[in-house]
Amino acid sequence: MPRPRSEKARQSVMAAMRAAVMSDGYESVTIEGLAAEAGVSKQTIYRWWSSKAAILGEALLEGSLPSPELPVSEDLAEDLRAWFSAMSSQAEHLASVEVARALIAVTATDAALGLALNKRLADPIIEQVVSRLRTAQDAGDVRRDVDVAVVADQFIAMSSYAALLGRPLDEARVDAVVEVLMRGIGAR
Amino acid sequence: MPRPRSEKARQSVMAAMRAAVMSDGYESVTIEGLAAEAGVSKQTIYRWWSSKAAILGEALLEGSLPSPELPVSEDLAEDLRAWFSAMSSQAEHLASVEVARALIAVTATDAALGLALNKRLADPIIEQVVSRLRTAQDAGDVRRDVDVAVVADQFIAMSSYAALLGRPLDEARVDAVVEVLMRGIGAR
Amino acid sequence: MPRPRSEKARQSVMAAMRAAVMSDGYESVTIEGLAAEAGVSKQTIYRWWSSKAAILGEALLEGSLPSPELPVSEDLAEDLRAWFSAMSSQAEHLASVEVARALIAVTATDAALGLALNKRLADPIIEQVVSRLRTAQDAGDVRRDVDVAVVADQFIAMSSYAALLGRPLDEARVDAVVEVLMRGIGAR
Amino acid sequence: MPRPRSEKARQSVMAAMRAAVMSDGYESVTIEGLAAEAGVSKQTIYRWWSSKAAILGEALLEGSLPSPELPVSEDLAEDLRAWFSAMSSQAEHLASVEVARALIAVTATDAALGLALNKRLADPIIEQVVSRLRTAQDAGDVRRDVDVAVVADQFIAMSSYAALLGRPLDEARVDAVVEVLMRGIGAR
DNA sequence: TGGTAAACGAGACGGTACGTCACGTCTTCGC
DNA sequence: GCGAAGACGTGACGTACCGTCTCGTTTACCA
Repeated sequence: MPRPRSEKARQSVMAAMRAAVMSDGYESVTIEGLAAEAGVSKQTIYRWWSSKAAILGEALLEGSLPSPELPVSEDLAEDLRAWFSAMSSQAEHLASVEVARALIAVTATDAALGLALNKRLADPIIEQVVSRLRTAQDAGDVRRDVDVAVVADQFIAMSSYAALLGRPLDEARVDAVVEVLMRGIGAR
Repeated sequence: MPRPRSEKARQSVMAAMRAAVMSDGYESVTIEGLAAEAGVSKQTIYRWWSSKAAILGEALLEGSLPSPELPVSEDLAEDLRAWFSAMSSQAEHLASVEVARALIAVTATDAALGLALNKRLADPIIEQVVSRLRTAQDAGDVRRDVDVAVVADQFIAMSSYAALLGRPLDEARVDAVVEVLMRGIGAR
Repeated sequence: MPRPRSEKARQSVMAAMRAAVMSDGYESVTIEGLAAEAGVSKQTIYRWWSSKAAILGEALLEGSLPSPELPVSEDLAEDLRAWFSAMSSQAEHLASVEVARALIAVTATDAALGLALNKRLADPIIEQVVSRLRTAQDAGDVRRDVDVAVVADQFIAMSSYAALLGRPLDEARVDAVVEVLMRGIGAR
Repeated sequence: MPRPRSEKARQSVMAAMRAAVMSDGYESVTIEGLAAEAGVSKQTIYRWWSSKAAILGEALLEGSLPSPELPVSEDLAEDLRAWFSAMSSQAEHLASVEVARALIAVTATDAALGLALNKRLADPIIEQVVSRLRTAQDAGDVRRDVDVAVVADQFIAMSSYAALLGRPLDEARVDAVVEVLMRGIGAR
């Protein structure tokens, strides 16, 4: 019989959080400001979310930027290069960097939530890489004894570190990273 | 002619910051609490530091943990493995993790200061790796066309990412990383 | 629609201000101390009052001590003497003196508020005197050309000055003042 | 052998205090600002004066405005009127009002010092009035049984009260006061 | 079709920390 | 030893948000 939760309010808060993070950075977002921006009362926020980090978490999961597709051609090296280059150049848009930094800030603040978020966000990417590399193993292009999950992590770690430093990887570095990893995992 | 700055006060603040970061995490450090803990007035803190981040910065630069030595034997792979393993197991001490997370938090908050700090702290490590790899290039163990700085970055990025997630690299992952990178850069 | 202002909080602040003024004097009252004493947050004080003086003002207006009644007998001189004597001996209670001194301090600090307060507090007294003297004029006991408001002011000024100096008027001085003023205004 | 106290520093502080009181009011004078204004170190101020009030006290005693002379003609009423009118119009200069208000503020804050200051400053004036009235008593213009000191106090109290309220006495009020008091004390 | 109960906006509340200001004390150095 | 310069510990200032708590008001469901 009660009135159901207002989807409109929820959306407003998500939108306000995304806007605030992109324009001012996660640290300077306040619940007070969020409520005002979203035209929502503080109580409504506290009723549905347990912390600022939780709001950002939901916003990230919901509005997750479409990460670039890892192509599947015959040339593994070129596939990885193209994909990792696309990921890195995405980071040149200011908005994406701020989102990534916000994710890092949340993780540095709240380890448990951070882990969960990273898992949810990174898993699809890791999944892609792992799957592509397994295919390559089957094709005999990657050694059987390579732990493909670790390789996926190396890509993610480089991206994360670059975002943290606000220093997106340029083409040359992208190439260097792919080159080293490809040689590191390639058969022969 | 006025009274000179009190070195004792400065030291107290550094010590209080280190203690607070290790026990409660960077975010929950307050200037107020720091001043109380250090037996120093807030004014003294504001007189000499421009922000909480700046205090942590100074504390980190000053009390930098001795990072493990990269050995120089005939076996490059083993040298790297031993060194990276030592670095990773250092991260199993809670204190180190908290310091690293604090560094990440500061970087995520104040990009400029973060960059400077990361440079100051990471440079000696990168220097070691680069120098060791150059030696190996001269010995013909590493290909001439490898960008050794990028390889150094890959080690740092993995460490940073692991610290961020509070998930230190276990022996198996350390081995996997070194294995891939060694194959990636090795001659032949 | 929001929660209405808390009358309890308002009362607490009033009470705390009155207590503090009487025990320590107006100057050494602090907002911080007032808030603590009243069990109220500083923000609540700043939300509703613009200054320390404004709080005292409200407290004075609200808790105004009942000033003595000016009797109306056939003997004007005796009426004035009795009333002015009562007023003066009220000033021998420490509390009243401190309140009067606080009023003076506020007036010396914030002229506009001071004027308003003095008006609100002195007006009923002046009113009494003026009305009594007009009655006396009608009865032919006071000359028609006397500006009775000025005479009222002379009583108030003497009281204020005595309070300022912390030197309450003794019976002899009270008599002397009334004697001079009575002769000054009396018919014949 | 010790260096004697610097008269120059003392003068600077006095001047700075007078200037500050006249331009901003006593309450907002700070030792810090006084020192800066006077080009003197705080220590020098604290060495020689015990409080802000004490500095003002010294400044007032030293730079005491010449109070108007009470003339001695054959017409007592006219003498008093001229003198009291001069005193009151002096209060129309903003500077004088601020000085008087400062004196009142100090008195309301520090009763002991205030009493001493008032005594030092008011005594010469009271002396004049008392002496003039005694002369008049001898001439038979004032009744023998009048307590002339109380009459002097009535003039001072009116002036003080008017200054406190920042409401200088206009000519009409001056006349009314003198008229009432003259009739009050006059022979016959 | 009207009652009812939860969700809503608004915002007051007791708090904590902020960064600034002035206090009064102290230490240093030059005269 | 006086005086300038100014660092120090102290504590109040006024502000910003915190998270909690009423207040009406609105709105979907159920009787």
